[in-house]
Amino acid sequence: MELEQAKQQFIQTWGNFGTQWGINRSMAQVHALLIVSDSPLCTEDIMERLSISRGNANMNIRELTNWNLIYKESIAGDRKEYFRAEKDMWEVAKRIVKERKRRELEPLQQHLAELKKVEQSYESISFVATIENIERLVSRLDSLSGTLMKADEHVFFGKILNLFK
Amino acid sequence: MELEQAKQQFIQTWGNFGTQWGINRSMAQVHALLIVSDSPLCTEDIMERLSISRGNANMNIRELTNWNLIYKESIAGDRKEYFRAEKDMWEVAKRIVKERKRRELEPLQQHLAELKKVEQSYESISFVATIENIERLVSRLDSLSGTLMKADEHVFFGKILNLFK
DNA sequence: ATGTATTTTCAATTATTATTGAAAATATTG
DNA sequence: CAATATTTTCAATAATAATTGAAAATACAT
Repeated sequence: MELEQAKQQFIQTWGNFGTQWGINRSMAQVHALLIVSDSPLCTEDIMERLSISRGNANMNIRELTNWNLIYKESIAGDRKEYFRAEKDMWEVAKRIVKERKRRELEPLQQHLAELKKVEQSYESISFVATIENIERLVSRLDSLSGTLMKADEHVFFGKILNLFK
Repeated sequence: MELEQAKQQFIQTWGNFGTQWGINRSMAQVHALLIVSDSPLCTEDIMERLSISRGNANMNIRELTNWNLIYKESIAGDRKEYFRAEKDMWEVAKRIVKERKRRELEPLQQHLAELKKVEQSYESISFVATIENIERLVSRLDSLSGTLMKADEHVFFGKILNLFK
Protein backbone atom coordinates (compact mmCIF):
# COMPACT_ATOMS: atom_id res chain seq x y z
CA MET A 1 0.00 0.00 0.00
CA GLU A 2 1.10 3.51 -0.77
CA LEU A 3 1.60 6.06 1.99
CA GLU A 4 -1.10 8.47 0.88
CA GLN A 5 -3.53 5.61 0.54
CA ALA A 6 -2.67 4.37 4.03
CA LYS A 7 -3.22 7.82 5.51
CA GLN A 8 -6.55 8.07 3.74
CA GLN A 9 -7.50 4.68 5.13
CA PHE A 10 -6.49 5.71 8.62
CA ILE A 11 -8.64 8.83 8.40
CA GLN A 12 -11.55 6.67 7.35
CA THR A 13 -11.03 4.14 10.13
CA TRP A 14 -10.61 6.80 12.79
CA GLY A 15 -13.78 8.48 11.55
CA ASN A 16 -15.81 5.30 11.81
CA PHE A 17 -14.40 4.53 15.19
CA GLY A 18 -15.35 7.99 16.36
CA THR A 19 -18.98 7.69 15.34
CA GLN A 20 -19.29 4.56 17.45
CA TRP A 21 -18.29 6.62 20.47
CA GLY A 22 -20.56 9.58 19.95
CA ILE A 23 -17.98 11.75 18.18
CA ASN A 24 -19.03 13.05 14.84
CA ARG A 25 -17.30 11.70 11.79
CA SER A 26 -15.85 15.01 10.57
CA MET A 27 -14.36 15.81 13.91
CA ALA A 28 -12.68 12.44 14.11
CA GLN A 29 -11.47 12.78 10.53
CA VAL A 30 -9.99 16.23 11.06
CA HIS A 31 -8.25 14.81 14.09
CA ALA A 32 -6.95 11.83 12.15
CA LEU A 33 -5.74 14.03 9.31
CA LEU A 34 -3.74 16.18 11.68
CA ILE A 35 -2.36 13.15 13.46
CA VAL A 36 -0.86 11.75 10.28
CA SER A 37 0.19 15.08 8.87
CA ASP A 38 3.88 15.90 9.19
CA SER A 39 3.33 19.63 8.98
CA PRO A 40 0.65 21.86 10.48
CA LEU A 41 -2.38 22.48 8.26
CA CYS A 42 -4.65 25.46 7.81
CA THR A 43 -8.43 25.43 7.39
CA GLU A 44 -8.11 25.48 3.59
CA ASP A 45 -5.83 22.43 3.66
CA ILE A 46 -8.26 20.53 5.83
CA MET A 47 -11.25 21.47 3.67
CA GLU A 48 -9.42 20.23 0.60
CA ARG A 49 -8.00 17.03 2.01
CA LEU A 50 -11.33 15.96 3.51
CA SER A 51 -13.66 17.61 0.98
CA ILE A 52 -15.64 19.38 3.64
CA SER A 53 -17.01 22.90 3.87
CA ARG A 54 -15.39 25.83 5.58
CA GLY A 55 -18.06 25.93 8.25
CA ASN A 56 -17.66 22.28 9.04
CA ALA A 57 -13.89 22.50 9.15
CA ASN A 58 -13.98 25.57 11.35
CA MET A 59 -16.44 24.12 13.79
CA ASN A 60 -14.61 20.87 14.27
CA ILE A 61 -11.23 22.55 14.54
CA ARG A 62 -12.63 24.64 17.32
CA GLU A 63 -14.10 21.65 19.05
CA LEU A 64 -10.84 19.72 18.83
CA THR A 65 -9.11 22.75 20.29
CA ASN A 66 -11.57 22.74 23.18
CA TRP A 67 -10.76 19.11 23.78
CA ASN A 68 -7.05 20.01 23.81
CA LEU A 69 -6.38 17.52 21.07
CA ILE A 70 -4.98 20.01 18.58
CA TYR A 71 -3.06 23.28 18.88
CA LYS A 72 -2.88 26.52 16.96
CA GLU A 73 0.46 27.13 15.42
CA SER A 74 1.54 30.20 13.54
CA ILE A 75 3.75 30.10 10.50
CA ALA A 76 6.04 33.06 10.03
CA GLY A 77 4.90 35.41 7.31
CA ASP A 78 1.51 33.73 6.99
CA ARG A 79 -1.48 35.22 8.62
CA LYS A 80 -3.63 32.13 8.53
CA GLU A 81 -3.90 29.91 11.55
CA TYR A 82 -2.30 26.50 11.30
CA PHE A 83 -3.05 23.47 13.43
CA ARG A 84 -1.13 20.47 14.58
CA ALA A 85 -2.27 17.51 16.62
CA GLU A 86 -0.91 16.10 19.83
CA LYS A 87 0.72 12.94 18.56
CA ASP A 88 1.50 11.15 21.79
CA MET A 89 -1.51 8.88 21.80
CA TRP A 90 -1.30 8.17 25.50
CA GLU A 91 -1.60 11.89 26.04
CA VAL A 92 -4.54 11.96 23.62
CA ALA A 93 -6.30 9.21 25.54
CA LYS A 94 -5.77 11.04 28.83
CA ARG A 95 -7.21 14.25 27.47
CA ILE A 96 -10.26 12.54 26.05
CA VAL A 97 -10.89 10.81 29.35
CA LYS A 98 -10.43 14.05 31.25
CA GLU A 99 -12.83 15.92 29.01
CA ARG A 100 -15.53 13.26 29.01
CA LYS A 101 -15.27 13.01 32.76
CA ARG A 102 -15.83 16.72 33.11
CA ARG A 103 -18.64 16.84 30.57
CA GLU A 104 -20.50 13.66 31.43
CA LEU A 105 -19.47 11.89 34.61
CA GLU A 106 -19.76 14.98 36.77
CA PRO A 107 -23.23 15.97 35.52
CA LEU A 108 -24.34 12.36 35.86
CA GLN A 109 -23.23 12.33 39.48
CA GLN A 110 -25.34 15.38 40.13
CA HIS A 111 -28.38 13.81 38.52
CA LEU A 112 -27.97 10.68 40.59
CA ALA A 113 -27.66 12.65 43.81
CA GLU A 114 -30.94 14.38 42.94
CA LEU A 115 -32.70 11.09 42.36
CA LYS A 116 -31.85 9.86 45.83
CA LYS A 117 -34.04 12.60 47.22
CA VAL A 118 -37.08 10.55 46.22
CA GLU A 119 -39.59 10.29 49.02
CA GLN A 120 -38.94 7.32 51.25
CA SER A 121 -41.29 4.40 51.15
CA TYR A 122 -41.24 0.64 51.07
CA GLU A 123 -41.27 0.73 47.27
CA SER A 124 -38.48 3.25 46.97
CA ILE A 125 -35.95 1.18 48.89
CA SER A 126 -34.80 -0.89 45.96
CA PHE A 127 -34.78 2.12 43.65
CA VAL A 128 -32.49 4.05 45.95
CA ALA A 129 -30.30 0.99 46.34
CA THR A 130 -29.94 0.78 42.55
CA ILE A 131 -29.09 4.47 42.29
CA GLU A 132 -26.47 4.07 45.00
CA ASN A 133 -25.10 1.10 43.13
CA ILE A 134 -24.69 3.26 40.06
CA GLU A 135 -23.19 6.09 42.10
CA ARG A 136 -20.59 3.70 43.41
CA LEU A 137 -19.74 2.57 39.90
CA VAL A 138 -19.52 6.11 38.59
CA SER A 139 -17.35 7.32 41.41
CA ARG A 140 -15.07 4.38 40.77
CA LEU A 141 -14.78 5.22 37.11
CA ASP A 142 -14.10 8.72 38.27
CA SER A 143 -11.19 7.74 40.51
CA LEU A 144 -9.88 5.41 37.87
CA SER A 145 -9.81 8.24 35.37
CA GLY A 146 -8.20 10.53 37.91
CA THR A 147 -5.56 7.94 38.58
CA LEU A 148 -5.02 7.47 34.89
CA MET A 149 -4.51 11.17 34.42
CA LYS A 150 -1.81 11.52 37.01
CA ALA A 151 -0.11 8.22 36.44
CA ASP A 152 2.91 7.99 34.27
CA GLU A 153 2.20 5.63 31.44
CA HIS A 154 4.97 3.17 32.00
CA VAL A 155 4.74 3.01 35.75
CA PHE A 156 0.98 2.75 35.65
CA PHE A 157 0.73 -0.15 33.31
CA GLY A 158 3.71 -1.87 34.73
CA LYS A 159 2.06 -1.91 38.13
CA ILE A 160 -1.34 -2.87 36.83
CA LEU A 161 0.00 -5.81 34.94
CA ASN A 162 2.16 -6.98 37.80
CA LEU A 163 -0.75 -6.79 40.15
CA PHE A 164 -2.74 -9.45 38.43
CA LYS A 165 -0.26 -11.87 37.01
CA MET B 1 -40.02 13.73 44.48
CA GLU B 2 -42.34 10.83 43.96
CA LEU B 3 -41.01 7.39 43.14
CA GLU B 4 -42.63 7.08 39.72
CA GLN B 5 -41.38 10.51 38.84
CA ALA B 6 -37.87 9.62 39.94
CA LYS B 7 -37.90 6.46 37.85
CA GLN B 8 -39.10 8.44 34.86
CA GLN B 9 -36.29 10.91 35.41
CA PHE B 10 -33.75 8.14 35.66
CA ILE B 11 -34.93 6.65 32.37
CA GLN B 12 -34.55 10.05 30.76
CA THR B 13 -31.07 10.61 32.17
CA TRP B 14 -29.87 7.17 31.22
CA GLY B 15 -31.21 7.70 27.71
CA ASN B 16 -29.35 10.97 27.25
CA PHE B 17 -26.21 9.50 28.66
CA GLY B 18 -26.48 6.62 26.23
CA THR B 19 -26.74 8.81 23.16
CA GLN B 20 -23.50 10.51 24.09
CA TRP B 21 -21.79 7.14 23.95
CA GLY B 22 -23.15 5.92 20.64
CA ILE B 23 -26.01 3.93 22.12
CA ASN B 24 -29.42 4.81 20.83
CA ARG B 25 -31.85 6.49 23.13
CA SER B 26 -34.54 3.80 23.06
CA MET B 27 -32.10 1.05 23.86
CA ALA B 28 -30.75 2.95 26.83
CA GLN B 29 -34.27 3.74 27.99
CA VAL B 30 -35.47 0.16 27.76
CA HIS B 31 -32.40 -0.78 29.76
CA ALA B 32 -33.08 1.91 32.34
CA LEU B 33 -36.72 0.91 32.63
CA LEU B 34 -35.81 -2.69 33.35
CA ILE B 35 -33.12 -1.64 35.81
CA VAL B 36 -35.60 0.25 37.95
CA SER B 37 -38.42 -2.23 37.52
CA ASP B 38 -39.02 -4.54 40.43
CA SER B 39 -40.71 -7.19 38.33
CA PRO B 40 -39.90 -8.50 34.86
CA LEU B 41 -41.69 -6.74 32.01
CA CYS B 42 -43.03 -7.96 28.67
CA THR B 43 -42.87 -6.16 25.34
CA GLU B 44 -46.32 -4.65 25.85
CA ASP B 45 -45.30 -3.23 29.22
CA ILE B 46 -42.20 -1.66 27.74
CA MET B 47 -44.10 -0.22 24.79
CA GLU B 48 -46.57 1.38 27.14
CA ARG B 49 -44.17 2.71 29.73
CA LEU B 50 -41.89 4.29 27.14
CA SER B 51 -44.49 5.07 24.49
CA ILE B 52 -42.58 3.33 21.77
CA SER B 53 -43.68 1.00 18.98
CA ARG B 54 -43.65 -2.74 19.04
CA GLY B 55 -40.89 -2.90 16.45
CA ASN B 56 -38.70 -0.52 18.35
CA ALA B 57 -39.24 -2.34 21.64
CA ASN B 58 -38.57 -5.69 20.08
CA MET B 59 -35.40 -4.59 18.34
CA ASN B 60 -33.87 -3.00 21.41
CA ILE B 61 -34.83 -5.86 23.66
CA ARG B 62 -33.02 -8.17 21.31
CA GLU B 63 -29.98 -5.93 21.20
CA LEU B 64 -29.85 -5.69 24.99
CA THR B 65 -30.06 -9.45 25.11
CA ASN B 66 -27.10 -9.68 22.74
CA TRP B 67 -25.17 -7.42 25.04
CA ASN B 68 -26.05 -9.70 27.95
CA LEU B 69 -27.56 -6.80 29.83
CA ILE B 70 -31.04 -8.26 30.13
CA TYR B 71 -32.45 -11.78 30.37
CA LYS B 72 -35.56 -13.56 29.23
CA GLU B 73 -37.69 -14.77 32.04
CA SER B 74 -40.85 -16.84 31.80
CA ILE B 75 -43.84 -16.35 33.99
CA ALA B 76 -45.88 -19.46 34.74
CA GLY B 77 -49.17 -19.58 32.86
CA ASP B 78 -48.23 -16.70 30.58
CA ARG B 79 -47.03 -17.31 27.14
CA LYS B 80 -45.41 -13.94 26.60
CA GLU B 81 -41.71 -13.44 27.14
CA TYR B 82 -40.72 -11.30 30.10
CA PHE B 83 -37.42 -9.55 30.64
CA ARG B 84 -35.40 -8.48 33.61
CA ALA B 85 -32.15 -6.56 33.78
CA GLU B 86 -28.89 -7.41 35.44
CA LYS B 87 -28.93 -5.02 38.36
CA ASP B 88 -25.42 -5.35 39.66
CA MET B 89 -24.01 -2.28 37.97
CA TRP B 90 -20.44 -3.47 38.27
CA GLU B 91 -21.47 -6.53 36.32
CA VAL B 92 -23.22 -4.28 33.79
CA ALA B 93 -20.05 -2.23 33.33
CA LYS B 94 -17.98 -5.35 32.82
CA ARG B 95 -20.33 -6.68 30.18
CA ILE B 96 -20.41 -3.42 28.28
CA VAL B 97 -16.64 -3.25 28.31
CA LYS B 98 -16.37 -6.85 27.20
CA GLU B 99 -18.77 -6.31 24.33
CA ARG B 100 -17.25 -3.08 23.10
CA LYS B 101 -13.85 -4.66 23.25
CA ARG B 102 -15.00 -7.50 21.06
CA ARG B 103 -16.88 -5.30 18.63
CA GLU B 104 -14.50 -2.38 18.33
CA LEU B 105 -11.07 -2.82 19.85
CA GLU B 106 -10.39 -6.08 18.11
CA PRO B 107 -11.42 -4.86 14.63
CA LEU B 108 -9.43 -1.67 15.19
CA GLN B 109 -6.35 -3.70 16.00
CA GLN B 110 -6.72 -5.54 12.72
CA HIS B 111 -7.08 -2.31 10.78
CA LEU B 112 -3.96 -0.91 12.39
CA ALA B 113 -1.96 -4.01 11.62
CA GLU B 114 -2.98 -3.65 7.96
CA LEU B 115 -1.86 -0.04 7.86
CA LYS B 116 1.63 -0.93 8.97
CA LYS B 117 2.07 -2.80 5.71
CA VAL B 118 2.44 0.53 3.93
CA GLU B 119 5.46 0.56 1.62
CA GLN B 120 8.59 1.65 3.40
CA SER B 121 10.07 5.02 2.57
CA TYR B 122 11.58 8.01 4.27
CA GLU B 123 8.15 9.63 4.44
CA SER B 124 6.39 6.60 5.84
CA ILE B 125 8.61 6.32 8.91
CA SER B 126 6.69 8.79 11.03
CA PHE B 127 3.35 7.40 9.86
CA VAL B 128 4.28 3.90 10.94
CA ALA B 129 5.57 5.27 14.22
CA THR B 130 2.22 6.93 14.84
CA ILE B 131 0.32 3.76 14.02
CA GLU B 132 2.53 1.81 16.39
CA ASN B 133 1.89 4.42 19.03
CA ILE B 134 -1.82 3.87 18.60
CA GLU B 135 -1.39 0.12 18.62
CA ARG B 136 0.38 0.38 21.92
CA LEU B 137 -2.43 2.46 23.35
CA VAL B 138 -5.10 0.09 22.09
CA SER B 139 -3.38 -2.98 23.40
CA ARG B 140 -3.10 -1.25 26.76
CA LEU B 141 -6.78 -0.49 26.82
CA ASP B 142 -7.24 -4.09 25.86
CA SER B 143 -5.27 -5.44 28.81
CA LEU B 144 -6.90 -2.98 31.12
CA SER B 145 -10.33 -4.21 30.06
CA GLY B 146 -9.19 -7.79 30.41
CA THR B 147 -7.99 -7.07 33.90
CA LEU B 148 -11.22 -5.34 34.72
CA MET B 149 -13.20 -8.32 33.58
CA LYS B 150 -11.47 -10.81 35.78
CA ALA B 151 -10.95 -8.57 38.76
CA ASP B 152 -13.25 -8.64 41.67
CA GLU B 153 -14.69 -5.22 42.21
CA HIS B 154 -13.50 -4.63 45.69
CA VAL B 155 -10.06 -6.06 45.29
CA PHE B 156 -9.52 -4.25 42.04
CA PHE B 157 -10.36 -0.81 43.21
CA GLY B 158 -8.81 -1.29 46.57
CA LYS B 159 -5.50 -2.11 44.98
CA ILE B 160 -5.71 0.62 42.38
CA LEU B 161 -6.40 3.25 44.94
CA ASN B 162 -3.69 2.07 47.30
CA LEU B 163 -1.21 2.09 44.51
CA PHE B 164 -1.29 5.78 43.95
CA LYS B 165 -1.92 7.30 47.28
C1' DA C 1 -9.35 54.67 8.53
C1' DT C 2 -9.88 51.70 4.43
C1' DG C 3 -9.32 47.69 2.10
C1' DT C 4 -8.28 42.84 2.31
C1' DA C 5 -7.61 38.39 4.42
C1' DT C 6 -9.35 35.32 7.60
C1' DT C 7 -12.55 33.40 10.78
C1' DT C 8 -17.07 32.70 12.63
C1' DT C 9 -21.92 32.20 12.61
C1' DC C 10 -26.22 30.24 11.55
C1' DA C 11 -30.55 29.44 8.74
C1' DA C 12 -31.36 26.27 5.22
C1' DT C 13 -30.37 21.91 3.37
C1' DT C 14 -28.84 17.29 3.26
C1' DA C 15 -27.56 12.97 5.22
C1' DT C 16 -27.98 9.76 8.75
C1' DT C 17 -30.13 7.27 12.07
C1' DA C 18 -34.17 5.89 14.67
C1' DT C 19 -38.94 4.66 14.74
C1' DT C 20 -43.29 3.16 13.19
C1' DG C 21 -46.74 -0.11 12.15
C1' DA C 22 -48.72 -3.41 9.45
C1' DA C 23 -47.72 -7.74 7.28
C1' DA C 24 -45.25 -12.07 7.60
C1' DA C 25 -43.36 -15.55 10.27
C1' DT C 26 -43.23 -18.30 14.18
C1' DA C 27 -44.80 -20.47 18.31
C1' DT C 28 -48.42 -22.22 21.27
C1' DT C 29 -52.86 -24.07 22.49
C1' DG C 30 -56.82 -26.95 22.39
C1' DC D 1 -54.58 -29.22 12.23
C1' DA D 2 -56.87 -24.90 12.66
C1' DA D 3 -57.20 -20.90 15.50
C1' DT D 4 -54.92 -17.59 18.13
C1' DA D 5 -51.19 -15.38 20.50
C1' DT D 6 -46.72 -13.64 20.10
C1' DT D 7 -42.59 -12.22 17.88
C1' DT D 8 -40.00 -10.60 14.00
C1' DT D 9 -39.13 -8.13 9.89
C1' DC D 10 -38.63 -4.27 7.00
C1' DA D 11 -40.15 -0.60 3.73
C1' DA D 12 -41.90 3.80 4.65
C1' DT D 13 -41.70 7.75 7.56
C1' DA D 14 -40.13 10.75 11.04
C1' DA D 15 -36.72 12.67 13.98
C1' DT D 16 -32.14 13.92 14.74
C1' DA D 17 -27.70 15.28 13.68
C1' DA D 18 -24.31 16.91 10.41
C1' DT D 19 -23.07 19.89 6.74
C1' DT D 20 -23.17 23.63 3.62
C1' DG D 21 -22.22 28.19 2.10
C1' DA D 22 -22.88 32.80 1.96
C1' DA D 23 -23.14 36.74 4.93
C1' DA D 24 -21.41 38.94 9.05
C1' DA D 25 -17.81 39.71 12.09
C1' DT D 26 -13.20 40.13 13.18
C1' DA D 27 -8.24 40.69 12.58
C1' DC D 28 -4.55 42.58 10.14
C1' DA D 29 -1.78 45.56 7.02
C1' DT D 30 -0.79 49.75 4.85
